[in-house]
Amino acid sequence: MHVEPVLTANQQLVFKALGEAAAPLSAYTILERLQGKGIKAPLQVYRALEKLIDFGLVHRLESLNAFVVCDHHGDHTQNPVAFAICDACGLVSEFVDLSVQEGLNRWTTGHAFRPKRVTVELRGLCESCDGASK
Amino acid sequence: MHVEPVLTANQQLVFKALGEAAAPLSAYTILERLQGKGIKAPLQVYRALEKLIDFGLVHRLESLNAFVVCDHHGDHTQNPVAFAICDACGLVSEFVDLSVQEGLNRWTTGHAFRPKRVTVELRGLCESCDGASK
DNA sequence: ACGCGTGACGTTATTACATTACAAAATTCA
DNA sequence: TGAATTTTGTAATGTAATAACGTCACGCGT
Repeated sequence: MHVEPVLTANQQLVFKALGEAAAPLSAYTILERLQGKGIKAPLQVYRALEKLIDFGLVHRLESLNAFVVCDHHGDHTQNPVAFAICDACGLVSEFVDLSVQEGLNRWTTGHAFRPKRVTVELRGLCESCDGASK
Repeated sequence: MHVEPVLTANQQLVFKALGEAAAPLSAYTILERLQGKGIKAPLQVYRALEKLIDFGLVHRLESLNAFVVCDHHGDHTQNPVAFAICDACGLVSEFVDLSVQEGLNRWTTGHAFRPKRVTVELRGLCESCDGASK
C-alpha cells in the first residue's frame, strides 16, 4: 500500500497555501503569502514544492509556471494526468483519459521512446467563463 | 490554399538559427548566437519568435522554455501536436495521434471546456539514447 | 507632396522564475 | 559522544519574459 509521508514544517506551509488558493500559484506568490510565517526565501518554497511533487501531492503546470494541489483520490502517482486550465478564472480540472494514454503509449512503444514525464495541458475557457463571455 | 508569409530580417535570422540547431534553443541562446548579426536584445528575439509561432513555422516547448522549428509538412496550424523530447540528446519528434486527439476532444466537449491551446509533451529518452544508457 | 495609420524595430529597465554555492543546524547511527 | 550524512537557511546569481517608451518605414487617401 501507500504510506502518507510526514511533511516538514515548510512543506506543510506550502501545501496549505496551495490548498487554500482558488487557482494555481507561482512559487513567488506562495513566497509572498508565507512571508512572516517562517518562509523567507525562494529556495525554501522550491524545495518544499519539489518534495510535494515527489510525494504526488502537488502538480506543476508547465504552461503556467505554477503549482496546484493534486486532485486525485488515492495514489495515481504513476499515471499521466491531463489538466484543463481556465485562463479566465484559473480553475484547474485534473483528469485521466484512457484514449489519450493509449495513444501516447502506442506512439512511445512504436518508436522505442522511453517517457519519464508527461505533460498534457489544455488552456482555454471553462464552462461558466465561456458562457459568461457572450 | 496557404500563403507563405514574408519574413522580416529578424524573423529570418531567428528562424535560420533554429533551423541550424540540433536541439531546441532558448530565446537567450538564440540571442547569443545572433549577437553581432543585428540582434542585440531579448525583445527582438521574442518578437520574432512570436510571429514565427503565429505563422506556424515554430513551436514553443513549454516544459523546456525553448523553441523548435515546426516539422509539419504543409499547414496543420490548427491541429494539436504532440512532442517527444529526448532529455539526453535534445531530439524532438513531432507527431499527431488520433486517439489522443479524440480523447481530449471527448473530454472537452463533455465538460463544455473550450480549448485555445493544447500542450502535449513527453520527456524521456529516444531510442538510441535509451539503448546507449545500458 | 502631405498627413496619417499601422506595424515592425530599438533600447532601457524591470519583473518573474529558478538555481548555485556555501554555511549552519538537525538527524542518523556506529 | 561524535563523525558522517542529510536537511535547512541565506545570499547571490543566473535565466526567462515583459513593460514602457520612442522611432522608423511603408502604404494610402487626399
